[in-house]
Amino acid sequence: MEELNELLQQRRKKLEDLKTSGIDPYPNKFTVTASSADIRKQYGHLTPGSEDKTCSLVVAGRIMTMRLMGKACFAHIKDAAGRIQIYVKKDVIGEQEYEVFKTLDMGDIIGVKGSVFCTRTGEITLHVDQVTLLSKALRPLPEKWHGLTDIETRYRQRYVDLIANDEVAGIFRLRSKVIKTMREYLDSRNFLEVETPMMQSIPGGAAAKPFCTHHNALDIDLFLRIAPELYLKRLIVGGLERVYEVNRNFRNEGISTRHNPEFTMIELYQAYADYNQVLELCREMITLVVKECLGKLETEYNGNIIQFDGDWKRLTLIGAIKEYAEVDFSVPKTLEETKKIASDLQVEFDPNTSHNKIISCIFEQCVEKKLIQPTFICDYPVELSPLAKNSKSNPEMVERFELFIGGQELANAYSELNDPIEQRKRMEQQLKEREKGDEEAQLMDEDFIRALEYGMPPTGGLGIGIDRLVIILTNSPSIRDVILFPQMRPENV
RNA sequence: GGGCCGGUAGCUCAGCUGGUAGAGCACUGCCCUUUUAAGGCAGGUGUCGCGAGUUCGAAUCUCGCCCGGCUCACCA
Repeated sequence: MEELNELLQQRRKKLEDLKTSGIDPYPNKFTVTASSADIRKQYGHLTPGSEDKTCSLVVAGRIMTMRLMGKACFAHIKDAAGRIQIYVKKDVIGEQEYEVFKTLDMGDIIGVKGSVFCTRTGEITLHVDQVTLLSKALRPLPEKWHGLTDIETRYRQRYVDLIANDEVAGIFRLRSKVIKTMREYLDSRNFLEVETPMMQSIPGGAAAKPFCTHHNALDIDLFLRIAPELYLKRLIVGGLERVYEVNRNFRNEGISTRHNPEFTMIELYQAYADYNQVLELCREMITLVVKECLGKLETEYNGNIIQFDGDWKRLTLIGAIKEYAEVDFSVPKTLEETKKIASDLQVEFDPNTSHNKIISCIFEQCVEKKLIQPTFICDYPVELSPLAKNSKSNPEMVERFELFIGGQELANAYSELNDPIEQRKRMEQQLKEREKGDEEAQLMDEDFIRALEYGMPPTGGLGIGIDRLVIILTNSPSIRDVILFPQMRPENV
């Protein structure tokens, strides 16, 4: 327990005084009949100076400001819907009640009953005839004018951030609406929402380092999932045909403005579809989300106006490199030539790596950040996509696309590999990569192969990074601004 | 993990060519019945992130550590 400073001691003293005078500072329940927004909306017609004495409404919220003027007081209280001004007069609520009211602090949560009037300056205000303390606050609120700006405190004590900075709740309401809209879209198209294991004995479905944990009763190591992909595809084998999961993924990697160790994706799989149909679904769903959440099809992100209407640009991986890095890989190159090109472009790469991986490095370092408007990049080398199906026209390539917006990868999709023998070969190849030192190469999952052996229909799959989509829609500088409790080093409280 | 920047009152910040800590808001007391960053008068704020060192003297200079931000690397 920390030593209490003067401000905290004062609040505790007030708490004791309230108890002594028979007032319960933490009552069990309170019946509210209106929200701040209800009142502002319902009585918005009142003209300055006029009052509707016939109504009697009950609102509850946190005291955010107080302007005490002797025998009367204006204050603002904040509820989930916003803020509303209240006006408390001694001769209306009674002398004793007013004495108690005067001792209340900013941050206390109160319930108030009264009628509605409009002040001289035109603000809809509740004319209070009864005040009930609902929760005594023992800590002072951040300053009313600057609010809470310290980034560390905002992330560590999100509750204070939400109290002090009104716009923060809006980001998380929007985030919720993004997911809700996606659910509605998919549900209406006969997708089934499912839940698959968070703890997996073989972490698969992505190239990433997992978190490890241990199950005591089974005495086995388990891994927090890096992706639900292999489980969702087992469900396609099982005949569910259209499934999706709003999924938390865990990756034991660096933390940055674009990376949190746990992050949210939506993954969906549609039987009898290929990546072209999934591309159309992806575009349609994101367009709907943007429209529902922003009310328009454009938004400013990081200094650029991003347009979501119309057709989205579609390039091949090689085509995009040609357009943005001005290197043409459509004519075959030797490994040495490729390395030379990468070096000339000042692209960093592992000197022992392959042709395709260097191409991928060139794309990531020279092209990705230039893809501001929604752009689909299609057709990736097999080597980089161990779970995707080969292109019929070019077996070296797979039917895969990634979506880029605002210079970031937002979605990844492919025609799912459903040939169990080919899948086994690919996983064996991944194991070799792993032996060569690639910690992120995928593992053999015998049960997944067995599932494919029962027969998986041709299937298109898609994953969309929810956090990144919300970053773009809210023009947030960091992923931590769109995750309520981003990962931080523990503090000593 | 590397580089750069930061941590001073509850909050937002100033003080940093070394001389023993300040403002606004918040808080306490008094006045004030349509204010809205309400106003007026009076008052107390503190391990200056932590620990060493240099010095007569350190918030200030040096070193180490902790926490955070940005950025690079890894990645979605």
